[in-house]
Amino acid sequence: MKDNHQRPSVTVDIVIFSIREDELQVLLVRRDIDPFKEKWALPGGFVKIEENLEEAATRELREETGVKDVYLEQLYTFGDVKRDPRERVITIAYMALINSENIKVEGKTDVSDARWFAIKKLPLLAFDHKKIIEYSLKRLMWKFEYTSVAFSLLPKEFTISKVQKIYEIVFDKIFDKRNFAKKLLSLNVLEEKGIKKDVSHRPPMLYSIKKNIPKIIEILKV
Amino acid sequence: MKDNHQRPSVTVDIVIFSIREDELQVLLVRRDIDPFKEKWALPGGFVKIEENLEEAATRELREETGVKDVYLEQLYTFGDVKRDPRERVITIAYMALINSENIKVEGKTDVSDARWFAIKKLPLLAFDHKKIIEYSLKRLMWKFEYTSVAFSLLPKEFTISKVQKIYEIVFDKIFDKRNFAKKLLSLNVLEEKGIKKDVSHRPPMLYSIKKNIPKIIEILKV
DNA sequence: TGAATAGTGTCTTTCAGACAATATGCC
DNA sequence: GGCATATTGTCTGAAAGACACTATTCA
Repeated sequence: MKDNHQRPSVTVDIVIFSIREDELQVLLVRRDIDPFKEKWALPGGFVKIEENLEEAATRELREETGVKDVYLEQLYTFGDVKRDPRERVITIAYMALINSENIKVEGKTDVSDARWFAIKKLPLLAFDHKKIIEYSLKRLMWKFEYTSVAFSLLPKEFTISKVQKIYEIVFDKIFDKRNFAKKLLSLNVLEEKGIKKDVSHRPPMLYSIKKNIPKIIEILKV
Repeated sequence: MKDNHQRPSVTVDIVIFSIREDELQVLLVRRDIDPFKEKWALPGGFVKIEENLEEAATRELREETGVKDVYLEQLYTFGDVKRDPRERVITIAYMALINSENIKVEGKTDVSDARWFAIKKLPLLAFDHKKIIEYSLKRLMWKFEYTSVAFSLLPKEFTISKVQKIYEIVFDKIFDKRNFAKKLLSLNVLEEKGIKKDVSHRPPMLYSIKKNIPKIIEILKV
């Protein structure tokens, strides 16, 4: 290999989704340096020379949210020459799905400020991060239709109506309760975990997802 | 941005698919330098510092095959620390689909040797290129199920049985002629282009694909 | 018993998939 | 007429989607 080529910088950026306040939200950090100082941006940073890409993404995720063991998926690599005004930066975008109940510390970040934003009310974003989030939302919906990633947004035990709720949030659409439950249960990926207590109405069945279910399960066609 | 980070090299590698001799084939080049000298590898090369990723992929594709205006899609980025024994190299893999009839010159390459290989009879491959090809085959099948990319492997005008043929090759499976035609025509993405001549049997209808058809059309569930 | 949510069944329509006979053009 | 491939329709079973009533717990 000839060594006379200029090397770009390489970063990872992570679109961290969670369901909070009955909305689909994304975690953003406020930049404290130029360019785009004071603007909001995706959490991310340089890939270290001795670090795999997924390790870099996992590290950034932990630094921002303190969570581990979350769903993490490589999305797409954005590398337009002018996407960073300073120098050539290629970024590998990842998507993470976390159940907000798992987040211990919200401000556990070295960046000045971190906040959750509803996907429908994003602030002005640095770089091409708007494009990255739009892309990741498409991917998220696709994944909701064809896989079981939705359960990554829920705690270990959940009710059917909680599952339906996050589908309705992600697709911004109401589903029929009977058809939804029929479809979900027919997939044979859930197991009963007993009745939920402490509710002032008919108590629902709790479910958890079985181990080792196939990746593609075609939950919902929308 | 601090400038004290080490930069990896970044390349693009392209999985170029075509249907040839009733097989799904991939174009490979033989390496004439170490490491993996004499081994076969995916066509690819460094991303230039002033070149977008897709431009780099397009350029490499043209250098190897002489074709332009082909289907090109970014697949996935492979960046394991040890995937290149010399130094850190992150590669952005692309998939290209070409209709072999369009290839003008096969040996139009600066690499010592380029050859088509059946996907089922691949030689020993350099780096992690076997993994990349396996990944791209999965993506290709996925795309065949849910989109109209299959037509990128065909000339402008084609018969229904040619379409069925490439589906059978890609999925390595025989489909029922009546059901296939029924499904394909019901999608309403084809237009008739007249009757093919010069065949010594009942002449088939030629079709072309309409402009501006939606990306997701769910051609075949396999 | 009223409020709140859980849980459940039927009917209709659509579509995938199994299956084979006839049509056309060339020799 | 024989050969080669093109073209086409029906039936069945499964699943999607429309639709509403009963059940359970607590206050």
